[in-house]
Amino acid sequence: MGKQHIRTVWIIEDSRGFAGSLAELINSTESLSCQQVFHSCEDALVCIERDSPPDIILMDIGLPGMNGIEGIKRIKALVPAVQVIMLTVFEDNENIFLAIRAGASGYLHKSATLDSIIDSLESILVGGAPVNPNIARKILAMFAQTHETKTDYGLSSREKEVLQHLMEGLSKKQIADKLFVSHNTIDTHLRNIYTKLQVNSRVNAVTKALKENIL
Amino acid sequence: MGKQHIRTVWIIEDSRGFAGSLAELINSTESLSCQQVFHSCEDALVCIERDSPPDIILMDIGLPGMNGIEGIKRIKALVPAVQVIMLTVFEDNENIFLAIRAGASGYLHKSATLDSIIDSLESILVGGAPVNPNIARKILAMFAQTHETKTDYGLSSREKEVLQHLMEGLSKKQIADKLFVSHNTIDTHLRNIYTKLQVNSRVNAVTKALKENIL
DNA sequence: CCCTCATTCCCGCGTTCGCGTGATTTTGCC
DNA sequence: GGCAAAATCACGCGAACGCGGGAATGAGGG
Repeated sequence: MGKQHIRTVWIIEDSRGFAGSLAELINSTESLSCQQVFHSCEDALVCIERDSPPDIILMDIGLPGMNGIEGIKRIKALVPAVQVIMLTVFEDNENIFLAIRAGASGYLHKSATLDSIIDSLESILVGGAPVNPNIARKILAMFAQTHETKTDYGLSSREKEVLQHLMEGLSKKQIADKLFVSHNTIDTHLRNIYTKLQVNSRVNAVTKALKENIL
Repeated sequence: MGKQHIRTVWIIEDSRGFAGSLAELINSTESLSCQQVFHSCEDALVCIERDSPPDIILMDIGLPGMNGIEGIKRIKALVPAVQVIMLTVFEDNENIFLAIRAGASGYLHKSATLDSIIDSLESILVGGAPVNPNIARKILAMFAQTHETKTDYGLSSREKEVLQHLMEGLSKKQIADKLFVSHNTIDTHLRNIYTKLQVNSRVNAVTKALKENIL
């Protein structure tokens, strides 16, 4: 078998002891190489433009100076291909949420064993997203919540169709033309929709439809 | 040490061989007990009302008859406390999405080793959500997408305020009264908002604001 | 000092909307 | 075959809206 391509890893972590042992372990792994350890995002950002960027970055969220969330945004803006794994002691929804939106590919708790962190690095190289189960639970909960249960207001299929076009911003006349009916018909549908959704304006109907995911 | 409380597991899986070896392994695990194996959701739903429900259900998505997505909805409706882990060969976004929204607490691929499934069962009991890394990747991507980067359209603070009230469904006059200005002023603000958001109607402005999370 | 930008206000025209009230046809179901 | 629900169409009124103009004010920066 030919030797595998060696993947490069950077660590951004202010605890020198933790960063050091992590780097050591990575370098003792055949397919991985940790060439750089930074103790702040600012340092890493300087290097990432000058040197060739790594494949993976392990980053702490609670860093002095620029925090990890802001750091990941900047790094991803410069090098979108880099995979960033967040290492954190925080498990609050806000941080998880922000990190994911900023483009994190993984989210591990600092209590993770060094071995499991190595596993995560390998997992990310094959298209996975290593996520601590407790954190995954929160992500699932957030996901289920933001796309929460759509209440059924008993809209007929035709009414849903009208509502759909309403959300696209079409006027009564435009909807009428699309559905090959008269504008009076659309008017009636609209009023029935208003009644069923218990609203009294176009905007209210649309906001309700969007927020409660009525399609 | 006192003996740990034994957690009960049900399996809903049409492949009898797979279900059997899984059940065997679960029963050979000290803290777990698999008492029931079903080959369809319908069967399980009958039992869940009659017998005492389990702590965890391992469920296939691709079942004959009622599929797993519908199954999880019904089960959660009857027994919200039960934790459901999806076992699937599907990795498409639609199924993942639906399962999460239906209340799944975990999402594993069928290629997972039996041992790792046991690990997952234990993980779920301590508040985790075992998710296959590849699937986790898709979830993260979906999450990042649905809550995508809010573009800044350069709205002034006053305009944001007007937009906010717009989303509440207030009329120009009503907004004017709330902000102690004339309706003409609101009119101007609206037109400026339309220009900045590149829309030409109330509804379009509101949908854009909601979808892109402008607050 | 001037220029820009945000904010405020005003007028008018034509269109659309919300809503009340009516009717007819089509569809599905018992 | 009959009945209820859904879908279709119609008229009219008053209000709100989109959009085109124009203009005054004040705060902040080059």
